[in-house]
Amino acid sequence: MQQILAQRAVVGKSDHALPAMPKRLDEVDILAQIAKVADIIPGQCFIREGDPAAHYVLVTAGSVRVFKALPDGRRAITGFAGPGDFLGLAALDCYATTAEAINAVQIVRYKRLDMAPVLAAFPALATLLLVAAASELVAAQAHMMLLGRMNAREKLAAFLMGRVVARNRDVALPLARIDLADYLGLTVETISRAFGALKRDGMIVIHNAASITICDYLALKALASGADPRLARH
Amino acid sequence: MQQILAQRAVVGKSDHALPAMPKRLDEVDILAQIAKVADIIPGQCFIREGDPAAHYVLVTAGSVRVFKALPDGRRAITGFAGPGDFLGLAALDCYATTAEAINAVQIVRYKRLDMAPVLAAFPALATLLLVAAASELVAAQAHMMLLGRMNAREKLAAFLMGRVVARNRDVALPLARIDLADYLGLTVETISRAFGALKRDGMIVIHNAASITICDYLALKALASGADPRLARH
DNA sequence: CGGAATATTGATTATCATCAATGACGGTGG
DNA sequence: CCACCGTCATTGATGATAATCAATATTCCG
Repeated sequence: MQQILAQRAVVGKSDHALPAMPKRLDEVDILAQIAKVADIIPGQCFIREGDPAAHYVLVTAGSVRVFKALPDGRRAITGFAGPGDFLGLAALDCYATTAEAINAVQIVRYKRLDMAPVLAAFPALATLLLVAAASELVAAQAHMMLLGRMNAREKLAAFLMGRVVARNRDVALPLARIDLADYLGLTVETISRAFGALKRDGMIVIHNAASITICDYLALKALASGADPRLARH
Repeated sequence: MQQILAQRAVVGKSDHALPAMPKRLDEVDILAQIAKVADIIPGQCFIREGDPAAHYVLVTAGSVRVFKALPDGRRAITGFAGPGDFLGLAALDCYATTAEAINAVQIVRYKRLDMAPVLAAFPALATLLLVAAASELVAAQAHMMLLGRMNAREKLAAFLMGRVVARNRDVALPLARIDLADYLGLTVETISRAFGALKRDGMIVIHNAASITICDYLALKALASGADPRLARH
């Protein structure tokens, strides 16, 4: 479904130079009309907390970090986004978060104001957005549990488990420690020490800062699921 | 809009005994058909984390606490709901949270499976659900910042500011300390001490466990918005 | 009034943050 | 190609905050 939207967006882009004289609007045309593709360079921020929420944004390439910041600089990363993820769902009048490109990113913007007729003409789109929002909510709630009730080791274990793809025990960590810290509500030093602890306990092997391997999958899973905080002690 | 839905639900209930032989379905009939009203007694849990997500639930009366729990009993309250709030949005296959009545609660259940034709027939409903989900997401993200990056005093100040209604500086706290603790990611003892600290600093007056008055609104607001963690110190 | 549940206060400990220093990595230029 | 420098990650020492354990006080209800 995301692919369809992205496709439309591309169509929209190539149509961009055509005369703005629509014959008859079907879903494709509507979507194309309100879509605009953009390339974002690494580090650039393309959604800003507090700005009027003018667009929905679909990420089509690259990785994005989504965060909130306090006036004194403290930062909380609320999530990461990649190809197929929607941004701007968490917005009423204004965006509630900032979105920043981690690497080279491509996005498609859909004007929010113009969405109403599209939702009417293309009901499946409403369901799609609703499912996307529901997914984000589920993730957010799991993350609240993590932030509020788990200790450093459990947080890291949960994060690592969440990054396991298909029984493969090699886990890639394509993000800086500071991002991981702001995501887990810790400091980089505590992240380092938690990695060290998991290593000492034989749960993981650390190849380098960006790559580890899970040794004791079950123990890590137990830790991550919060079986008992005492299991998480030194 | 919530009122409309609730109304339909009531209609649905009174139609419940009628022959299941629809002449022609308009929005009202559709909504009525899939709605079911229920009364929930205090303490009862009416949505259970992990159960198949069969319904959307609209709260029409009373207060609800929404939470996740870990196997060892740790609990994180992700939010509270009252009249007009939707529950069950944060669900894909299964509910991600448990919902429990704090006091006498009335709800209306809408079968999820039957929603697709309704969304098609009644596009405004899709927008309504999307806005509800967006609101929850915004709240969830603010809460992640609170849980991950604020200290006890700031958390409490933020909570109190969030409960201020219309310039009235008397704040009601119709919830137990344990619920407040599980909501803010603290213990009841720390909650007590944070209340004491705000009181000592002349920001609030504590009448009893369920009612306080804000004295220094600006200072409390500064604290709540995270101007500087050093302001939050002893 | 009495007893249970809830809230506060106190003493101590555990965890994580902070400050500081060292070590590893990556890119650049000689 | 390798030395150099800046950034990032790790490790160590210390301190602050919140958790835990324990005792007392208060509130809520029957």
